[in-house]
Amino acid sequence: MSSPSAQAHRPDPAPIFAALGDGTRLSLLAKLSDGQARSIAALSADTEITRQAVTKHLRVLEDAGLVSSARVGRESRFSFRPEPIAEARSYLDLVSEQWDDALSRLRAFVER
Amino acid sequence: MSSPSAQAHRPDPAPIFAALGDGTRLSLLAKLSDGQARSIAALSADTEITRQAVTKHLRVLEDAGLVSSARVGRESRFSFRPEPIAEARSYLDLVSEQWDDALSRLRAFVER
DNA sequence: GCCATAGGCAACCTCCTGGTTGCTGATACC
DNA sequence: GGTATCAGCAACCAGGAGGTTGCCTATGGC
Repeated sequence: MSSPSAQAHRPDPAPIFAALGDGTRLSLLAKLSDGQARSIAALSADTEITRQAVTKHLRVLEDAGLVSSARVGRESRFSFRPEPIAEARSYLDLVSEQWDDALSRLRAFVER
Repeated sequence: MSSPSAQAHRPDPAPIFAALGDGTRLSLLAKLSDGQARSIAALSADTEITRQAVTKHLRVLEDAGLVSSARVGRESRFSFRPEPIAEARSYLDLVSEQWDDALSRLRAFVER
């Protein structure tokens, strides 16, 4: 296409982390990470908060790409999407790597 | 022994993700992950925002354990702390793992 | 056709967040 | 000792996040 970059290789990871930065959303993700798609009602069943609040959290997760939704009959089925998790992981790897390299250089400098 | 924390080794990862969920904080971390401790003034030098704003972000990072600060003379030197990164990574691994297991089970079920 | 259930929409509320400005105290420098 | 630099503190502000309630639409089951 006419898109300038050969590939949008590293989309800003901050929104993914932000989406993960809430306990309620983490537990929603934990439920969904078993591969089973679930309706909003099902996901709200054993929580303290209202269905509306759960819906909002699901929208946040969806905006971050962590879940996808599909309407099935009168239900909205949400399912887990692993890609952003991998992306977040690879960002953390990047940081750790930079840190490890810095340590190695420091050690090399001190020890020689 | 009968202490409720038979495994205190998994403190809620949400605050860590929350701290990572901001572009400004990510770039502060990126700078610090080279192992060099830096003063607030140094870290504010090439940003758009004020020193005060940077200070607030640093406090957030510190609360999440991602950086530590030490007063040296009139400076507050901040340095990177890798532990929470590892923690966040291991949480992501947990989720991915659960997902992979679910996929395997599904595949086994379909293919037999 | 009726009723129960699933869910979307909108308004509203409270508290937190990210940011600013202004001021003050402490340390370094010459 | 005077001045410039580093940083902490407090007040303030706008907007967003998380949550609620009320109401309305659509679908499914009988």
